[in-house]
Amino acid sequence: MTHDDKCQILLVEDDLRLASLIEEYLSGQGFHVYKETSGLKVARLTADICPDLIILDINLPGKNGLQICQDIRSDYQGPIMFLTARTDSTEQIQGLESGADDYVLKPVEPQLLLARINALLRRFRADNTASQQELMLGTLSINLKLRTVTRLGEALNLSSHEFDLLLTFAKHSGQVLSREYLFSRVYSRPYDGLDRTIDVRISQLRKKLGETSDTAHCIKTIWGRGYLLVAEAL
Amino acid sequence: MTHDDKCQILLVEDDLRLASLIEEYLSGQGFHVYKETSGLKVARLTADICPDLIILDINLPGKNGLQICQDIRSDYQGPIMFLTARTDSTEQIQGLESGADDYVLKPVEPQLLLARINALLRRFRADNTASQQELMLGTLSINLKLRTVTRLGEALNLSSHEFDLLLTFAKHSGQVLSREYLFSRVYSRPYDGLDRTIDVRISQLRKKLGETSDTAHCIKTIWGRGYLLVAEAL
DNA sequence: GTTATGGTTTACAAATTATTACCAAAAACC
DNA sequence: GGTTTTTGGTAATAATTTGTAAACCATAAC
Repeated sequence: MTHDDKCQILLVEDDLRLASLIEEYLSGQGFHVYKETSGLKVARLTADICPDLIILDINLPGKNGLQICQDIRSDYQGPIMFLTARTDSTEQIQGLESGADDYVLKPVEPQLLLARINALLRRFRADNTASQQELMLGTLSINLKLRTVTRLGEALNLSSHEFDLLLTFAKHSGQVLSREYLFSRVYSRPYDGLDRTIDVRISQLRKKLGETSDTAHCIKTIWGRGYLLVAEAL
Repeated sequence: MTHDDKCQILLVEDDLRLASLIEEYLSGQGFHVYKETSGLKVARLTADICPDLIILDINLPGKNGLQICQDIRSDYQGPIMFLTARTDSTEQIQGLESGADDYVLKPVEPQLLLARINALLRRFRADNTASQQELMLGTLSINLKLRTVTRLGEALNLSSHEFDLLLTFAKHSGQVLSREYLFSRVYSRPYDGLDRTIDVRISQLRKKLGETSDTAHCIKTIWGRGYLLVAEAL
């Protein structure tokens, strides 16, 4: 989230003290909070400010929160969260079925509320800004979508495991990675401690990355610990 | 659709009694539930069956649920829900921050669990397929009703299975799909593990999509895992 | 120096995948 | 109904990728 593009949250809550507490906390976390106490103007407000998230109480003067949720769902596709003291599970089910994405019980710790808000926003944003999928690693350019690697425009023909290995290094640039970890990344199963297959793959990868026994290895061996890819040496 | 439309849920839970209870209830609600007790095979299973939702316990033999969640997040974009008896709010926050979409406490009423599952699935489906009859995939345009595919206006003459295959890729854009999954989508029955018919169909499809052995394949082979269609390479 | 441990590489076997060919089944056509 | 055409499944074969073992090299401890 950029600073000039604060996330906007519409908070519909008739308890003024609670609303202020939440606003204060969320403001400190970089959100812009619109407070609204009555249920009657929510639809209008939603249309006007297009919030990134709506937090709804259920007990509201003027209009029931469940009703509001149903009403605005057809026009508002963003995430809606109920925040209410009503612990009745039937009502929780109703809330979720009326189109809400989450139902949080009061009282709630601010950190937990934030975590749930972020989970919703993350999911909602996920599809819109999904594709920034080019990793740079020294002179190499790794395309995560295409699963291809090019060096200065020229394609490297890596096998599936070689690619996974390189990708793992790229994701942990500058870190020493153990065989256990590398193995689990490539094979999605634990390392048995004997298998030397990672060594062999590393060897192949070094060859394809243009290493010779003379030149300085860009995949360094850290004795007794694992391997380290030095992007600068690529 | 040619296959059964059942929603597939991967349930990772070491308490066998509870797992069976949940499975029984969800099966009655029209879901297909895969049960898994150990945390070690989750990544592999996820890749194989491409579930529509994953329910994770945190206390698991072999591997911690939080760790699993983090590990599979890069490969699995679908909704993940924690279902656990741990009421510690710090852990709930950790769970949500590790990429999960919901965190539900045991014991939970079945109806409430269902409501939360549906809320997640509803949101996820809404984000992806806007119930359109025309799917775009790179330069291809797939008409679901007519079951036709055109590339820049020009019709591709695909057979029925070839179309189903392509459609499956289109619905899971950017995901590696296992033979198991592709087979089950095309044939509505489980894969016996030997059949090489998917390979042959893939080969045909590649030819019809205009691939040659020289050009970069738009259907990539991910060794030991399956196939990946790269829309950008179409 | 020597020794033990860990790492590298090569070569080859095994497993996986690609492609072609061929026949059976289904559909389309007469 | 019978014939042609298309499609699908299986098997055979080729190509590729991966696993394993073994021989060789490097490092650390002594």
